[in-house]
Amino acid sequence: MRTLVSGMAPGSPAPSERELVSQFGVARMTVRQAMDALVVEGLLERIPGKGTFVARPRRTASAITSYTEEMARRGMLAESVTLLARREQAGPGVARALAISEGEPIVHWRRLRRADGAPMCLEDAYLTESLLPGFLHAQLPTSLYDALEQRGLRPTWAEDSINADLCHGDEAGHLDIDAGAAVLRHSRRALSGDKVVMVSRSVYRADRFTLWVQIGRDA
Amino acid sequence: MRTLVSGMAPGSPAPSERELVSQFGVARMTVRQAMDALVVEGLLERIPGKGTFVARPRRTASAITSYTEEMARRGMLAESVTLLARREQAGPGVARALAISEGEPIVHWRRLRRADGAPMCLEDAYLTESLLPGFLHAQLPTSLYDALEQRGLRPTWAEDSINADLCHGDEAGHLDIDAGAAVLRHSRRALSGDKVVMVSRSVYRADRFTLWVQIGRDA
DNA sequence: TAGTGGTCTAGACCACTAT
DNA sequence: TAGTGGTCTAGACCACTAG
Repeated sequence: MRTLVSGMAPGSPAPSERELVSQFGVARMTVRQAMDALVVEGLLERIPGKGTFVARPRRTASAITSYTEEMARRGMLAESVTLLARREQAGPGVARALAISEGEPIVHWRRLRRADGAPMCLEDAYLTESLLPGFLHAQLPTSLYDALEQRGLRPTWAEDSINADLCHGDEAGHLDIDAGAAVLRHSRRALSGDKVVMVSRSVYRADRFTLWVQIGRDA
Repeated sequence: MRTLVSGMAPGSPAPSERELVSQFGVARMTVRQAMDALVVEGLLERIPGKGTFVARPRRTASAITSYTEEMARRGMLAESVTLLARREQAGPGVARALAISEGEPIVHWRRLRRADGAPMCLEDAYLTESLLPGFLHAQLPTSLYDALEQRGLRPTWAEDSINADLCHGDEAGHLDIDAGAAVLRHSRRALSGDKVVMVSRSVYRADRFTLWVQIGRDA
């Protein structure tokens, strides 16, 4: 069904409901229900009396994006250096956030994120190991979100918390700023459906990074 | 239809579809469509094989909220002191954000926001005066969003930007923190439909405030 | 086993748009 | 006037839940 829409240009007309009825030999209500799903997803747009059309993509601001995607949107080149990638046992905080038991095996992945060559952010990601068998033994992926997607665990939504702080001494060197400079601390709990897929804590250089959020409108 | 749900406790069962069919003498598809709307709105929840139930209110994180509402959600008492409320001419930055011409009259409203008695945030709100005739001559409202709502200008969505900074000297006294302490700077462009209704810049004490955002899921 | 929601059929009439 | 989506009817079978 969605293949009918996949490659079409925004604004171009979709087949009419009655057309699909005769084409597939199903009832019109059935066609409507199938199309309803695409309308809700924002792929189709119905105009009474005129027809059904491929919708213009809605604003993508509040969609969940990876660091790489986010920097691409800013026209910056994203790079990452892995500082640490190992198996650990979940401490109390991470265990609670991941909705697992304390002491269960997790993957801890720390990366320095660069943008246009200069440090932007220091990120610690924590993942439930049992969801990602063999993750550390294979080559580490370029994009964590892509790797999750390949396992059917693409985050569909996230709970983020953001606050301001002063840069700690142990972070300053990595970020190439002075201790005491302003930083933005960003925590994310990323979920795929009901499953907590990843928890992360990031420290962004405030002089290079402003977070943009769109609120109260579809993604 | 929605009166069937209005006063009911979350989790309590709604009448079954077939029950409503015989009660109202309509077809089941009709009942389903009416209920579908409520399900999409998040008022009802269907559980196959069990029934339809009044949904627990979904997380409201990505709905646009006022300061007062936000603090209430944190269980804190919100208060505001007006530091400045006057007519000004739009400077270049505010004019662009409000989508008006430079020099057009605006309302500038500066408030110190308190929570549980202590300073939390310093907010400068800018509004297009022509949208709010007589705003400054009447008594200033307790809630800006309520005042906008009464004029049919309740913000339905907003573009926010958030970054970290160090507290400036002129802000420190109001916020009762030291200059150089970490603060969260929050800018908002609030829209009602296509109309820009308000632009604001806020400075939050980082030691008292963490922003929570939910991304990629309905409000 | 009875009741529930999920899905589907094969029609129907309406308001609206375009020609 | 023909075609579109919006809504509705009066059934039907299915998978699932619960007693």
